[in-house]
Amino acid sequence: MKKIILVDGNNLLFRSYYATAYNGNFMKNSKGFPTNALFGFHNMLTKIIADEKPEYMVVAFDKGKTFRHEEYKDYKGGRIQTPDELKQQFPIAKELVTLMGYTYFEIDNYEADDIIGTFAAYCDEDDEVIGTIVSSDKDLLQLISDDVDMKLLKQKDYIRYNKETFFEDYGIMPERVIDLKALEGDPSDNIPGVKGIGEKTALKLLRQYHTLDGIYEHIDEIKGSVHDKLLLDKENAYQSYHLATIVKNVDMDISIEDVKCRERDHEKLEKLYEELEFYSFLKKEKEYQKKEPEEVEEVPIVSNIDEIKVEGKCSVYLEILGTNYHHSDILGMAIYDGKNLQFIPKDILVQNPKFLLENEKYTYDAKKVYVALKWLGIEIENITFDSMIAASLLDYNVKDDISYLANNFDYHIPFYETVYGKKKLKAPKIEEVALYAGKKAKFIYETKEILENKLKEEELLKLYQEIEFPLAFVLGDMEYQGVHLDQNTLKEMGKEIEQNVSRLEQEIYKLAGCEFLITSPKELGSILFERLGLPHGKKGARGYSTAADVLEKLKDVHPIINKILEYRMITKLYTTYIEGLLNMVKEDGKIHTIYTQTLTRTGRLSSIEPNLQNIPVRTEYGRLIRKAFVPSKHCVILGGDYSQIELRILAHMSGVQALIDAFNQGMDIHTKTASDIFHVTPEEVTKQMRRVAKAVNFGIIYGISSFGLSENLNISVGEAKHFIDHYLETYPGIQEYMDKQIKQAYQDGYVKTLFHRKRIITELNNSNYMIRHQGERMALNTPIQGTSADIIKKAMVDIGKELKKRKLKTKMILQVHDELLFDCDKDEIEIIKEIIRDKMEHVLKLKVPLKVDIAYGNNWYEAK
DNA sequence: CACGTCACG
DNA sequence: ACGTACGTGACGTGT
Repeated sequence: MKKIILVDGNNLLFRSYYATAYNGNFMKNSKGFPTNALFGFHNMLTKIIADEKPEYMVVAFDKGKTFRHEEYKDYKGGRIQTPDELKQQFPIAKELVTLMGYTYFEIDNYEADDIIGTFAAYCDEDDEVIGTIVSSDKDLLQLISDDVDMKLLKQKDYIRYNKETFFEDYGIMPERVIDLKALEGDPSDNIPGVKGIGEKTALKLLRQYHTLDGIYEHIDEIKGSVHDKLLLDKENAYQSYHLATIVKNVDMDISIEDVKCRERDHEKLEKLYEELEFYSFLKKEKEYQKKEPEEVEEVPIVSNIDEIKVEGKCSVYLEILGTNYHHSDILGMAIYDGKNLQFIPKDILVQNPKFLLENEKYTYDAKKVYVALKWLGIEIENITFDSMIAASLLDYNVKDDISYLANNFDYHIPFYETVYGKKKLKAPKIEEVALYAGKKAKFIYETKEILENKLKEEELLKLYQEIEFPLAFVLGDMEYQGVHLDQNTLKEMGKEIEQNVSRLEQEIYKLAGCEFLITSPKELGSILFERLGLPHGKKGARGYSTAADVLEKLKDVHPIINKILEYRMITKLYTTYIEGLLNMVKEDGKIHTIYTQTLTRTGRLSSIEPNLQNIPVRTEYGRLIRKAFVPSKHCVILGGDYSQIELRILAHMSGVQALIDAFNQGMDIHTKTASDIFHVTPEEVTKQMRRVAKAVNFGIIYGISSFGLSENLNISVGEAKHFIDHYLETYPGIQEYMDKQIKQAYQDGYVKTLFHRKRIITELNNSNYMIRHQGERMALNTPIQGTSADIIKKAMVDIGKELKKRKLKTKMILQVHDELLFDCDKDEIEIIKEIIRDKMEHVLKLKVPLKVDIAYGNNWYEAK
C-alpha cells in the first residue's frame, strides 16, 4: 500500500501570511523581501513531514484563476486583493518544496483544490494507493472517501477525519459537503449559498433529506421561514452547488512514482535559508544531514588499473588487516567520488594509479593511509581532509574503527571485529572486503562537509587546518622514519638484569622465609602484612596495597622492602623496556611507534606499540635504557624541550604579575615560588623549600587539593593545606583565576585552550560530590595541559615545514609532550638548533617568553 | 578483562 | 561525610 500526502499549498501560504501580518508589519529579510508566509509555510510543511513521514507527496497551487483563492478575507471578514507581499512569496514557496525533495503541481486555469481532487480520485481508483489531504479548507472535506482521509488544520493543531469520524461529527457523508456549501455558502470562496441558512440548519436538512435535490423534492414538507428562504434562493443554491464542487478530472498525467519524495538538496536549501535569513532552519539543515544514508549493496572490484574511474574530489579508505599499519597487510583501497564506488585490490594499487597523486582526497585517519602506503613504496599526495581528526575535535566518539563514527551518523557499518574476527584476524572473501571498505569510503565522502561546517561553527577550523591536519603527516613521517635501537646495548643490560633478578629472588625468599610469587600483589601483600606482620597502610578493595609509595614508608622497618622495591624496578625495566622494546624492532633495526592523535581528552598525543613517551629517565638505573636509542650514521640525537611550559601558560592565563615578572627575568620558578611563600630571599631557599614549592606549583596545574599535595609530599593534610593557603595568599590572582575558570566551566559545561580546543566536562553535572570535584580539577588542568599540547603541535608543524623547505637531512623522530627529538646530521647541528629554538619559542606570543633547552649526544641518554 | 603497579610528561 | 591530585600505556596476575 502506498500513501500519498496531498498538501494544499495555497491554503498553507495564505494562512501563514495572514497569521503573521498585522497592519502591514511583518517579517522581512534585511533586503526588505517579505518572508512571513514562507516562514509559516516552512514550519507547517516541516511538521507535516515529521508527522506523516511521507513517501509520496504533492503540494498543490492555484494557477490562472484569480477570482477565488487569490482573494482572501482579512481578519475583519471583508475581502481584499491578494497583497503583493504575499504574491512575491509564492515562487519561493515552490522552490522550497522542490529543494526539500517534494513535487508541486500547478495547472493552468485550475485551483489547488482541483489538483487535490484529481489525486483523491486517483486514490479512489487505485487499490494500491491511499491519500491524506492537508488543509484548513473545509471545502476539501468533500473528498474524503474509503481511501482518502484529511487533516483539517486548526489554529493550533488539527482534526483528522476519515469517512467514519466525519459522519460521527456531522451526521452526513463527506461527499455531501458540496450540498452543505450550496446551502450555507462560503463568502471567502464567493459562494452565495442560501441567504439566512447557516451550518446548523443546513446540516439538519441534509441529515433528513441527504442531498440538495432531496431537499427541494421534499420542499413542501419544510415549514416556516426556512421553506421561504430555500425557495427564494433556489437558483443560487444550485449555482453554489456547482461552485462548491471540486473538479476531480483535471487533465494531467498522474503517476505515483512521479511524486515520490526525493533527497533534500542541502546545499541549495542552505543557500536559500541564508538568503531568507532563516537562521534557525539553516542550523537545523546542517544538523539534518544526519539523514539515513543509502545502503551499499555491492562494490565493483577493479581488475585492471585502467578500470579505475574517478572524477574530481573523492574519498579513499584503505582496508588493512590489523591495527598496526607498520606491520599489517594491506588488502586494498575503496574509492568514491560521489558517483563511482570502487575497490582497488592491493596488487593493482601497487601499480601506482595516478589518482593517488592527482585527485583531491578525503580520508579517515590520513596518517594510517599515508604511512601504510609508504611501506609499500607508494606516495599518496593531495589528501585534504581527515574525518577522524575533524570528528575528534568535535568530541565525537572516535576510535581506530571508523564504524563507531559512521554509526553515529546513522550508517550501518559492521565493526571491524565482526568482519575480521577478534584475535586471529582473517580476511573474508574479497567481495566482502570490497563492500566493507566501500561503505566506509562512501561515509567519508558524504560526511566531509558536515564535519567541516561543524568545525567552522565551533571555531575549530583554524586549529584543524593549521595544526591538527598538517600534523598528521608530520607524525606519519616520524613514525615511518623510526628510531634506531642498539639491540646489543639492551641485550647486555638484559643479561645483567636477569642475574640481578635471580639474586634478588633468592634474597627475598630467604627474608620472607618461603617462596612466593613476588609479582603478585595479592601474594606479596599476605607475605608482608600477615606472615611478616608489617604495619599495613591503605587497604585496597581486595587486599593491602603494596604500591611503591606504601612500601617506601616501610623500608626502615624490614630489609625485605628495599629488595622488593629493587626487584620491582628491575623487572619492570626488563619486561617493559628490554624485552618489550626488543620485540618491537623491525627488520630495519628501528622502532616505529604509532602516535594516537585523537585519543586524549586534553589534546596531547599518545604513543603506542611501543610507547616511546614513557622511556625511563627519573632514576639513573632506568635512564640507562636511553643509551639504546641511537642516531643514524653521522648523526647525533638532538633534543629540545620546553622549560616549564605549563607554568608559563598558567602565568599567562592567570595574569599574575609576580609570576609573569619571574619568567620575564628568567628566574627559576620553583625557587621564586619558594622565596615568595616562605618569605625568604631566593638565595636563602633550601632544597627542601624548593621541593615543596615545586610540588605546590604542580598541584596548582593539576587542580590542587590538600590531600593530593599531602600524598605527594608525604606530609599531613593539615600541613599541605597550610602550604596551599600560603601560596594563594601570596598570589591572590591565582585564586581568582581558578574561581573564574570553574565558574565558567559550570556555566558552559566545557573548557577551551588558547587555540579553541574544547573539552566537554560532563562530570560537572554529576550529583556525586567527588565526581563533580574531579570535573573541577579537569576544568583547571585541561586549558593548561591542552594549550601546551597545542603549542608543541604547532611547533612540530612549523619545524616539519622548515626541514622540508631547507631540504635538510635531519629528521624529527620523537615527541614527548614538551620535548622533541631529532636524528640530527652532524653537519646540521647548528642550523637545527637555530631552527627548533626559533620555531618552538615563537609559536605564539604570550605575556611570558617560551624557553627551550637544547642538548645533543651520541644517544638519547647523552642528549641531556 | 579488570585491576594493580609503575614508567613518562 | 565524602576519598581525591592532571594526562597517558604496558605488563603481570587472577577473576
